[in-house]
Amino acid sequence: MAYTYSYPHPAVTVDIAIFTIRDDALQVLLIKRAQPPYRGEWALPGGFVGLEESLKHAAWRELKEETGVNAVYLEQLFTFGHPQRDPRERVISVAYFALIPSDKLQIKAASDAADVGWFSIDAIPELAFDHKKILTKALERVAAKFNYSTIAFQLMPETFTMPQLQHVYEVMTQVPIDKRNFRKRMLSLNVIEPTGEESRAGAHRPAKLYRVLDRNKVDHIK
Amino acid sequence: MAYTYSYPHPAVTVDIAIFTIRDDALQVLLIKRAQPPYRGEWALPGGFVGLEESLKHAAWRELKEETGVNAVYLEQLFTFGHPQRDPRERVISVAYFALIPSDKLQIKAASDAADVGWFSIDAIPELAFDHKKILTKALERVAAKFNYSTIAFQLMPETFTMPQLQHVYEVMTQVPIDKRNFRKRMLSLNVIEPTGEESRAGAHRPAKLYRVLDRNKVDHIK
DNA sequence: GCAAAAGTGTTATCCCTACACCCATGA
DNA sequence: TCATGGGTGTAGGGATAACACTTTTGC
Repeated sequence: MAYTYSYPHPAVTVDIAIFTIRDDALQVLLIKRAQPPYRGEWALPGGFVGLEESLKHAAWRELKEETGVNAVYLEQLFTFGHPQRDPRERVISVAYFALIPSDKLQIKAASDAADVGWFSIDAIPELAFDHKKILTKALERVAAKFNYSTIAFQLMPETFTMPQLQHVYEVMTQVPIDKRNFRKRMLSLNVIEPTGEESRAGAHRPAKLYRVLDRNKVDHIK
Repeated sequence: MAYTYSYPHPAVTVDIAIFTIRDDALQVLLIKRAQPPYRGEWALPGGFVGLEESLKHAAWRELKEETGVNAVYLEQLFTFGHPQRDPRERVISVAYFALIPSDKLQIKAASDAADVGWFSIDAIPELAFDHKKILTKALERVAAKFNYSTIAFQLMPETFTMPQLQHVYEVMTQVPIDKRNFRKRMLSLNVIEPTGEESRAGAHRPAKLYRVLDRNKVDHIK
């Protein structure tokens, strides 16, 4: 089977930086490449775009293949097209990033741990292709969005405590926050409500649990 | 001459929304298509990405072909890849936008006015392909950036007055601004300086001229 | 009872907004 | 001299930032 064109065509892929919070750290899903090029090296999950599917559909498909998850936040990041970014042929990659709540993680990523794994963003190995650049840009974008949107809640589980939420903010933006001011700021957004439950988690006062009002909405604030 | 691949490849184009301020209005450059599909309709300038050139290079090339300009602000906008966005074959378009200072406009766009033209953004004709969507997204991005960056100065000529600058802001963001507050805000950015010259332009007090300190720098503010 | 983390209010500061009159020019 | 648009300062309000002690639990 061969496909012929009257002028040269590049290949087009999607690559996805999939983030979650695990063990109090921001982590990204990486895959160990089974085929050359860069065989044995870690890379962002991705693959070729089908001729009949949209870019977002391709991204969803890859995301689901790797994580089993579907209802998560997915956003187009940037398109990388340096002529030599893939040694095989000209490959243009449309990069996406996804945010997955910690409690939606499926076993998939853990099951065959040899070739799929979560990596804390301050312990990223060498990456294949230009995936380091993609990851860096994704982190920049997400961190920036924390400051002017309610994107952070896309990383939170069904119920969560205020200190947990604050921790996510601090991990992502790398700046410590005053907990009283943080609490006021979050509550004034009107996107979360207390569940009435509490989380008892050790030798200290229990924390009140909150829940997101509308999981599918990401507001632009200010 | 034919190019053969073992699996199907899409075509990849760049399309550019080129903005400038002309006649006190925000305008975009459009091209009347000489070939089908959409022959005779207006479209954003664009073209196929060469196999050996980067995406940005392709955008620069198209930009220069149409405007003769090279030193302007150019930013990747979004990649559009709906499977049916082009009736010929699968075409994925990496969209860019460019901002050109009004005094850098070359004669090119005016010379053969039949097939190239500047259109005020509130008088855009029907556009070919999904170019309306691209243009809308470009306008959203630029307007948003006006509020958190110094991107506005990319539209200003070598020297300009404060009322001119304010007008650009008002045209772009669609909100009237108090001129005293505006002046303070602009000066506090520390990116412009008075030239010492004045602009005499009618039966009224002359306006002081300003110049951008570093034309190539676009700051992220706040 | 003690260590550990959660919860809670008030004050000061800064930034943004609102607002009105005089000035320089060309006709 | 008059019409036109350019230039200038201050005061109030709202949002943000700084800051310390009490509460609840498990061991």
